[in-house]
Parts: sequence; C-alpha cells; structure tokens
Amino acid sequence: MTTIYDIAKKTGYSITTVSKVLNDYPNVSEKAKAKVLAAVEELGYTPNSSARTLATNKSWMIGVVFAEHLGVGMAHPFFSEVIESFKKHVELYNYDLLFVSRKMGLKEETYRHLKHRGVDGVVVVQSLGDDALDFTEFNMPTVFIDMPEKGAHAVYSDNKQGSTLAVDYLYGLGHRKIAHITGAQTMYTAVERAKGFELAMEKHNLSIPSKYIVDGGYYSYEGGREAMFRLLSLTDRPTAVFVSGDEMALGAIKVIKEAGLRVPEDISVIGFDDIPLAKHVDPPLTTVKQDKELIGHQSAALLLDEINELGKNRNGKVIPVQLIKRQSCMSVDHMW
Amino acid sequence: MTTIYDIAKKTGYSITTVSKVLNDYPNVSEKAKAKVLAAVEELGYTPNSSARTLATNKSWMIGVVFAEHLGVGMAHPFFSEVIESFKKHVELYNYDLLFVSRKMGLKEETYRHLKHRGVDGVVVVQSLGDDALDFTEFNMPTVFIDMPEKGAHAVYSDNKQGSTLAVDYLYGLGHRKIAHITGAQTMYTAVERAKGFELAMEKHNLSIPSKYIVDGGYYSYEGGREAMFRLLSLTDRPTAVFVSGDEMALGAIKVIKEAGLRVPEDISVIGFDDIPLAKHVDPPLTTVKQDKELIGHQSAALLLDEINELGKNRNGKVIPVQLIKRQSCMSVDHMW
DNA sequence: GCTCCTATCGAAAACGCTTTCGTTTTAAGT
DNA sequence: ACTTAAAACGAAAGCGTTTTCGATAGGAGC
Repeated sequence: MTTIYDIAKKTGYSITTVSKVLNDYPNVSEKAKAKVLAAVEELGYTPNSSARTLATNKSWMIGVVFAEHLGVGMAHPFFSEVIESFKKHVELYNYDLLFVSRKMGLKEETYRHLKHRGVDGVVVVQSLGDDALDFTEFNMPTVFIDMPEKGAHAVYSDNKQGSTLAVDYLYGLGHRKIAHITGAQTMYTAVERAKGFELAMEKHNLSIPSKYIVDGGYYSYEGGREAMFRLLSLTDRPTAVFVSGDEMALGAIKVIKEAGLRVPEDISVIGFDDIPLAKHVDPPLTTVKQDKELIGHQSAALLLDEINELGKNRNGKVIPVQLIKRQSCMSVDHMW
Repeated sequence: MTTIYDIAKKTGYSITTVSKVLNDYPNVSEKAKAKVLAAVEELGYTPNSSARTLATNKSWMIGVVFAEHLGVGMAHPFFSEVIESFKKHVELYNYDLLFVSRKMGLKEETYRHLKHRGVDGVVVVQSLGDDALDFTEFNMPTVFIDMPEKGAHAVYSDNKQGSTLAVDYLYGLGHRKIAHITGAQTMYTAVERAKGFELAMEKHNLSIPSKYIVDGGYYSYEGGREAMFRLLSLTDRPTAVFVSGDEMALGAIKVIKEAGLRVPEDISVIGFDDIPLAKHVDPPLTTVKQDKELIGHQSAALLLDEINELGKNRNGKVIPVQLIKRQSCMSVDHMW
C-alpha cells in the first residue's frame, strides 16, 4: 500500500505538507501542490480512511438499522424505497451507508456495534414500537423512520389522515358498510391507521360492528388473506374494506376472487402504501400513497443537520399522504 | 470515549494485557481476564474499529457495488433479494455491508473509493457488461453477480437453460408461433436468454420470423409494453411470447388486455425471474425462477473463501433455474 | 544592512489499537 | 534451596493520518 510517506519521499516534502495539499489547506505553495498531486497520480495513492477516521473522529459513514417483520429484509417493498431515497440524498454529501447486522431483540448489541463502527449518524427503519432501541442512552445523531420517538428526529406519514382520505372516498362512493383490516397493533403505523379509521367513520356517523375490524398481522399477504376470509364469512358482509397495507390488500383481493366475488363490483378494496406492484395488479389498486421519496429525503436532511450540529428541536415530522384512485373501488350505485 | 487505556488504568494491568483478553489470547491469567472484563462492563467500553482496522489491516466490511438500469436502486425486485441473501450469509461471519456510492460510468472512482475504505472484499451486482469495473487491476477479493467476468468469481443463473425450459414448455402446450421479447443486448443475461431462445426453437425445428424478436430495453414495465405493442400489430400474431423479464412480462400482459385480448386464452405469456409479485398478478405469471437465495448464498461463500485465501480457481458458477407453472400459459387446444 | 512580516514548511504528538519480543513471576522438579 | 521451564505480563514499535505550533526563508520597508 502506498502511503503519505511515499508521496513525501518522492516529492521531497514532509508528510505534513503532503497532508495539507490533500486537504486543501491554504498556506502551501502552488509548486508544492503541483508536485504532490503529480506524485499522488503517479503512485496511485489512496488515503486510508481508517487512519483518517482515527485522527479526525469522523467516519463519513451512516449506520442503517433495518428491521422489518415480513422477513424479507432489504427486499421490503416500502422500506427499500425509502432507504434508496435516503441513500441518494446522503451520497451527495459523501456519506456511505453501513448496514449493520441487527440481531433482533438485542438492542444493546446493536447499539454497541454502531459505537464500535464509529458511524457519524444512524437511521433506524423499523416498524415495531416496543422493540425499538432505547434511544435515550444512545448518544448519537439518529433519525427514526416510520415511527415517532420521544426526543428524537423521526419522519413518518400522516397515517391518520390517510385513513380519513380512504374512508371519505368510500363514503362519497355511497358505501356505508365499511370494514377495516388492521396491521398488528404493536406497530405504530397500524394503530394510527386504525384510530384514523374510527375517527373518520365517526365523523360520518357510521357505526362499526366489532366484527368489521379484523387484525391482519404484520402487513403480510397471508395475513390479508386470513383477515378477508373472516370478513367474507360474516352474514352481513361489508361492501367495502379499507386495508392497512397494500400487500395485505392483495391477499384480501385474492380471497375475494377465490370466493367467486369480484373487485370492485362486489366489494371495494382500498390499500395503504402504494407499493410498486399496486398499479400492476388486477384490478389496479386504489390506495393511500406514502411519499417514500420525500420521507427518505427529509430524514436524510434531518440527520445531516443533526450531524452538523444544526439540529433544531428534535421531534416528529409528518409527511402528507395522497389518495391514488385506481380501479379497486366502485360506487355502490353500480354494484350488483 | 473510553479506550483501552482507561481499562488498563482501572485494572492496573497494561494495555497489552487488556488487548490480549479482549482478543482471547491464550497466555493471560483467569484473574486478569475477570478483572478486565468487569472493567469493560462497568465503563461501557467499546473497541474502536478504525484503530483496530488500522492495526490489523482488516476491516470486516464488504463493499457493495450496486448498479442497475431500472433506476430504482436497492428497491430492485431481483437484486435486492439476492443482496439480502448475501447479507444474511456474511453476517454470520461478522461482516457488515458497506454500500458505496457508485457514480455510474466512473469505474476508476469506485475502485479508489473501495480501496480508500479498506473493505475486505467486494460484491458487484450489475447488469451491464461494458460498464463493468476493470477487474484486472482491481486487486481485491471480488465476486460478480449476474454476469461472468474473466478470471473472477461470478455467480449467475443458467439463463440459456431457462429459455429452453420456457420454449419446451410452450412447445409441449402445442404452441408453434412463439415470439421473444428480449432485454437490451448490452446485458449479459439478455443475450444469453435470447441465444437460448433461438437454440431451443431450432431444436424443435421452429422458424423465428425476425419480427418475432423484439427488444424490450432494460427489463422495464414500459419496455415490455412497447415491445408487446409492436408484436400485437403484426398481421400474423404469435400465440405465445417468452419475455426475458417479469416486469416486462407484466407490461406485455397489460397491453394485451388493453387490446381486448386475454391471457392466456388468446396469448400465452411466460416471464423470467419470478419476482415476488409474479404470483399475485392476474393471471398468476408462469415464469422461469431464478434462485435468488442460492445466488446470494453462493456468492457470499465464494467471496468469503477468497478473502480467507482459500480461493480455488476463479470462474463462473452457474445456478440452475426452474420453471414455475402458474396460469399465464395455456394449451393451444383450449384457446379460442 | 537591519528589522519585521508573511508565506511556507516540518517535527512531533495524538488518535486507539495489535503484536513482537524481552522480562518477570510462578510453579514444578530434584 | 536451587534450577529450569512455563506462564503471565508489559515496553515499545507500528498502523496511516491530522493538526498544532514552532522554525525558516524571503521580501518589504526603512
């Protein structure tokens, strides 16, 4: 490996001077600059980031703590898009992303590991509330995605508002018997969406039979299937169902079709997330779109500010959602 | 930050001894071990990985070079699954993954950056052949995914065989007029699949009208749409089309439906990849499945071996593919 | 020619750890 | 009690940088 010493020897300057030209210090002559740069090029020198980090206490790495419950890891349809957006943004400022292995349930381990690596900041993407790292003793710039955390930066969608959008839309279409397939109530997003659903229903003076609210688990396709199955077995079936996640919605639609019914002619379905496949399925899924791009961007901006100690007050930043009307919902007037 | 010196001071031992217990050296007394470990716990000491890397010349990081052409980055439906599998495997050996920002087209930059970071190995996941890093002067353990590279480890699917499987199946169903929507011929996988298609057709003594082979670009949904559009405009339409990628296949199916035709009743479609949504679309997509799990696992194993200098002969490792029969294909006898 | 700046440079310490190799301590053997 | 081997320990060098602060050189001003 070629080091700063090799450059020094070759140019006749000291390592101090070499280091200075490499770091754009002002007081170094043009002549020295030229000679050093030439030598760097000729020897194919590359600075050693470990040494630099050791000396400066700055690693230019951002740790990514990734924990989801579908078990698909970074292939997660929603999180992966958010992280990609996050990555694109921090890259502009020369940060690399370090995916640390998170042994689920061992928060202490993860915490130490991040310290060990000396990352400049951390972004944690995870759904479960109770499983969260204990942030308070985690003295490091951090931003949470998809979940608020007291005293910490966090970026997440306006989940309640999303539910309102969905219910209002369904109501406008003439639906009165609206069911809700929720996510597991251990997840912040799932609770919020459920709350929003109830609030919106209340607003329209619609009652919610207890059987109309069914837990679909961790946003999985299978969970959606099972939940919808139960809904279909009801004597007084809903005419529309608002599902807390797109994957679950797809599972639900599948079950409806298998039962010989049609979407939206027999039952309207509306999802949440707007994952990439949503527009490709049949029928194209009407859903509440989360702005993954913005979420990633905002969380990156917040984290960068915090790293550079421009951190303002730390709290949650909620991102607006949007109703994407496709073809899985239908006015009751046209149903058969 | 608490260092090894703090532990030394607290326990009365030298930093050498502390370091030794931390690294499980044999010749250190039980007593010393106990005292040091206790102090570590009490002071909440975490070793500094930069210092360690500097001293040992081993970073325990694996660089990930990720370049795809859908523009979705790590949200790529196929690559993300492969990388996830790769990650799961290397994690077992305590490696973390470093995603370096790859400025497309600046291979030299990427190369330097990886050196700079001192990663122990590199996994490059990218489709384009001509854009590949110049591996020869890249003196570092490396494994390529989805594309062979002379003199380097590489793991990829048996693309030709996949095409054979598809064509044989279609042939068995009675189809004779089979078209192929290819991927851009700058990509290794696309070329192989196209070759395989021609070979298989030849085997069955089937001629391929030149209009039956149409380029769908970089495996995108839109590309599939356009390609299928051209196919539909033909006077002598194919009864089946083998599409080089699932996303493209979905686009193709969409166009077929829009034209008032049905899949598979009017046209059979078969894809390649078996992305997660393949089973959820309507009709469920018959496709050639790539074993993402195995690809990730194998490439991890190869890279780890290379890092530990157990590297055998470096060359491509081809992973078998499998035909997943779902419902987008139909026997000609039942077509209308 | 002398003083005093300013511009340029370099010696050396520091960052936190590993590892070699010599020294000391302990235990075993007689 | 003495020798010897083995076990336990530590001094110091080294890994490749950055950064402080003092030294030197050259020129301007008189």
